[in-house]
Amino acid sequence: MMRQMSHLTMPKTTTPPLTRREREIMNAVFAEGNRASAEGIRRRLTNPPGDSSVRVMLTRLEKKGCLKHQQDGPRFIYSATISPAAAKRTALQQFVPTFFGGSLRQMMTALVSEASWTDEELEVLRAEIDRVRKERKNQ
Amino acid sequence: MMRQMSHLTMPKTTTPPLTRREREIMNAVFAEGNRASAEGIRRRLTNPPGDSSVRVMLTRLEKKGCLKHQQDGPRFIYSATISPAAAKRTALQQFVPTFFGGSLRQMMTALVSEASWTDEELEVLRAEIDRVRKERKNQ
DNA sequence: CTTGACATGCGACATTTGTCGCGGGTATGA
DNA sequence: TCATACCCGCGACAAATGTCGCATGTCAAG
Repeated sequence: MMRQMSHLTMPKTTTPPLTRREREIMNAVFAEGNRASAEGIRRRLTNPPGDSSVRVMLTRLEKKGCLKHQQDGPRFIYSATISPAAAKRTALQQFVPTFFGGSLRQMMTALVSEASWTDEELEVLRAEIDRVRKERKNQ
Repeated sequence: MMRQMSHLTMPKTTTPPLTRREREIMNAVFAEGNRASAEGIRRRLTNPPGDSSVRVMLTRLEKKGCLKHQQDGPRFIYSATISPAAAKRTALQQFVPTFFGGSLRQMMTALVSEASWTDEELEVLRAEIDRVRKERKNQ
């Protein structure tokens, strides 16, 4: 049929799209302080699979360039190739565009009003905002 | 920076995990005002597949309980079974727990400080917070 | 030197996802 | 009445994902 189409139209820019499990693994890595062993990761997964499975994923992630490993005594230590902070932003932006009309601001306001916050939490948040604003102003 | 917050507000049993394409479709549905035809949805997908494919997805989503359809003249009109607002929260909670230590609050504060907000945006956000707090208090 | 206790990775297999081709309905207007 | 033009969903398939079993390698205690 009319399958065929140019790949050139796809920037391939930012995010190598991860699968459910893969993302879960990345998360585990971060949770381990960006310095995790296969077993450490495995334990953090939902319905922890066998260790073999995890290692396959790990290898795939590495081939995709999301992880790197370094030998540490007897075992491998995996860590993400991008900073946790960067990863957060990336992950965020992966779905923010779809919901919330693409704007972080919309998302934030929506969250503020919808989520069930305690007064205390709101207070903390407000304080944070003020802090940032102040800092901004002093520049 | 230990992890002193134990758990947070999340049941975890709530989310039927959607795949990439499935989520994309849900988004399309919302984008169509929660009232979409198969063809309308198809056009919104990246690398729009054949119409057959879309309809399969649609059926699956329906079987999973994420969508419902209603006959409208010659065609089916699909809409999400949960409100867009609820969907947002669900989507959020799917990965918030993993990044940001599981707390929306952490995420919010992180976002506030990391993203590049304009003063105006911050102001809007702060106003929103105050509004919610006030409203809360009046109950 | 032998024996475990662990670790890594290859090859195979089970499921899930994503796509179609097609045969079958149902209006519409030539 | 008979094409035409859509629209729906049923098998079939291809590819991507996720899981294991098992062979192999290392290191340290017995």
